[in-house]
Amino acid sequence: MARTAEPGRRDAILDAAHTVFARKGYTAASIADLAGELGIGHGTVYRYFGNKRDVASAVLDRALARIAEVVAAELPDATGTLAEYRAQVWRIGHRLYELFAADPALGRLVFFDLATVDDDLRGRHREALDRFADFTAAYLRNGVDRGFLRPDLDVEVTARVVNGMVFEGAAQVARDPAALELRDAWIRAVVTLMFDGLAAPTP
Amino acid sequence: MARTAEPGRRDAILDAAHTVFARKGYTAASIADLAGELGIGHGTVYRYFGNKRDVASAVLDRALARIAEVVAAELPDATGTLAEYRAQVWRIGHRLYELFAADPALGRLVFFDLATVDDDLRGRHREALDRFADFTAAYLRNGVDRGFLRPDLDVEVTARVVNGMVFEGAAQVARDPAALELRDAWIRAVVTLMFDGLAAPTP
Amino acid sequence: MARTAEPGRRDAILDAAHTVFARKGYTAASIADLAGELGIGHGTVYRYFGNKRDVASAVLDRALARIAEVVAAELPDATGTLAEYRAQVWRIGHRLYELFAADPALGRLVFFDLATVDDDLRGRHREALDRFADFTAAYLRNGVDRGFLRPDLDVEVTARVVNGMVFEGAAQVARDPAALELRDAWIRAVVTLMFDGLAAPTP
Amino acid sequence: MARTAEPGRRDAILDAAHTVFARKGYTAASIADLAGELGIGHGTVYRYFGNKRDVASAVLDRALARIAEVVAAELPDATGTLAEYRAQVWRIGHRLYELFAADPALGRLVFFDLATVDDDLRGRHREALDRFADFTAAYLRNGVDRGFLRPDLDVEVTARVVNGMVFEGAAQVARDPAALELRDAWIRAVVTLMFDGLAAPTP
DNA sequence: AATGAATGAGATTTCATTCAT
DNA sequence: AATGAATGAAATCTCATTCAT
Repeated sequence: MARTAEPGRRDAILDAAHTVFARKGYTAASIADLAGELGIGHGTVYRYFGNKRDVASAVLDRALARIAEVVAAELPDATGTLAEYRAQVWRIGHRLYELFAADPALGRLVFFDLATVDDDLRGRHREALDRFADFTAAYLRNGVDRGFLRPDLDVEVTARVVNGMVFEGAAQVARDPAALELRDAWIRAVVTLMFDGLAAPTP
Repeated sequence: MARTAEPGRRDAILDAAHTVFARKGYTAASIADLAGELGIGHGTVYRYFGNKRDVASAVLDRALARIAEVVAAELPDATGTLAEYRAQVWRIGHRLYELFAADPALGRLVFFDLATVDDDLRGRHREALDRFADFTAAYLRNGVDRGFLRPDLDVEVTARVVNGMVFEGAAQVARDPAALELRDAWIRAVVTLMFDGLAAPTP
Repeated sequence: MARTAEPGRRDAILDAAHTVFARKGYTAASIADLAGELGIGHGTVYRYFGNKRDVASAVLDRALARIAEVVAAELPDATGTLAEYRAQVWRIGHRLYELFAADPALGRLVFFDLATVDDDLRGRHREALDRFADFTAAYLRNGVDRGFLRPDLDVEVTARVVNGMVFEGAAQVARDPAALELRDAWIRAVVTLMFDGLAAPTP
Repeated sequence: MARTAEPGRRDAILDAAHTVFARKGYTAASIADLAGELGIGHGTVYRYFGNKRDVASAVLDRALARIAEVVAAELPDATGTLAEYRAQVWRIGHRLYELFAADPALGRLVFFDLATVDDDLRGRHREALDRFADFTAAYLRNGVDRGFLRPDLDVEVTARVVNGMVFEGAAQVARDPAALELRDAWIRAVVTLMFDGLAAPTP
């Protein structure tokens, strides 16, 4: 039998790539940087991935999957009232922010760097955002069906608008880790805007 | 009196850079691509810019300035009622979307590519977003002061949240030009969310 | 008693190398290709050969030996008349062509690829051709001695010239397997040239 | 105007490539070797050739053209008698040998190295040999038509056989420059074989 | 002022070779 | 004995930058 293969080697490389791509950007990061981060020979990377783009592809997939996991943790049709839905948005917002707080590189990778590597990755990125929009749309549609959201809501577009608000928080953090402090304020602002609106309450 | 030979030359280079960077991405675009787009020798670029990064820097500045122009076209304290503010948001949204529709490259440059060139550009990008947030915050604060926006609004954060919604539209278009069709629906969704909220009207 | 584990293994590797070197060329063929052809681990090759060059060396030796076998099958002094010698050349020619027909890779290896690996192999190749020339020279010298070949023949050089004709047939096949069809025509042309000459018979 | 282009730069690179490829073999020779031979930066090579293979292609073309020049210098139908043809073969043989003597690398490149770079070059090489065979065939056909060569000659195949003899001389030199001494003996042996045959003259 | 020939740093990728298992 | 994971030397190629003209 050969020298035993390091079992988590492939994942370790992806972890290192995640870090290094986020730190230097995809193009500026070299395979040697990757390998150096791990303390392995750079040729080793090529035992697990055909080329640099394939590494990026796998990193993006993992990153998107991690986000999808959070988004999909709740059921779209689990809420029957506005108050329940509001609570649900709180929970999802919290978890997402937690995710981006725990791994600030995630936002940088997903919302800036890896989405522009090539047409294929651009496509996969767009598809993922579409899927996230579909999730949000399902929540909204449930609310409209049950009567606690306004019937004239443009469900598809509003879903994207809402996601824009939410992911902008992640982008903030990606741009400036100091934005992490905004976590609670951000979620509160989003929820307030969505459910209470901007207008002053009429007495 | 102009120091450089041809005063229009520098701008022409920036125009070409804007186009080429948006088409191929900053790193993939070469100085030769840039000069080729203009039909000038690539050595000439170095008479107007110290290096490639400086070109990117100037392109980003111009792009941000173009956005700032639109945002700053309205006066934050020009509105005294909710209806007026609503109309103002409509106008600003329309003009921004018009800008990104007229030049879809703009979004790609500002929201993806040039912001990740290096720390300095990253910083300038962040500052610009901060400035835009300040603008929006000024509008919101005016509304709170005049009493037509809710007094407990977290003005700073909400400004960023609102900008997130708006700029997400631009990012959509940058990712997929087909999203241009969403223009009116997008603005309507943003305005509805801000002013009418998600909740079904109580009878 | 064999020192190596499996006595046939070494030969199997040489067979595979023969095939793969002929297919892809020495430099383009990797040790992994070689092992893959056999279905063994590529590390195993190094249990039987010190390095890639040693494999080439052994392949070349075997190939040259295979040719030598054919050339040496006849006895140089077995013929006493021109007609007998002519028949002998026919036989040798046929057998050589049969060899190159049965294994078209042989020509590619001997006449192109392996002879240029390094100075040592280049030398061994030259030596082998010298030995083949010596064989042919022995046939010619026998003919001169017995009086049925012209006495003023430059035996050494003519031997090389004759071999040139013969091996050129092999090189043809190595360059283009379709040349195999020429087999009989080729041998007839060589024999005619050698024994009948180009000139029209005088009446 | 730019720094004036070295006028013979492209040719100088081909000369250096000719030398270096012949010395180390195509694959073992690096672009850096090439550039080093000339004392220029290796990047400069890429201003004149798209890649290494293109350099090889141009070197092969030049080498084949140089041989073709010699072969085509005589007219196939210029001879009316066996004696004239014999003299012509002498002349062509001499010139070819002169060529290979003046540039021993030529044989190595044409008959060994560059012909195996890839399928395209292999094809071009084969075509060139075919063209050379066509030349020789034209000479032979002329002789047959005029009646001084035997009417039953297989013109096509004999042309290749004859070329085999001739080019084998070049290959000799390519393998071992010492073979240059054989020049006159070689030509005499070829001519004798072609026109006098091997057989002892009958009294 | 404008040019583009020249350069070499640096990136990706391949693969012969080693060696722990 | 056999394996194949790991390695890094070395090769090809790109391109930002310089600078003679």
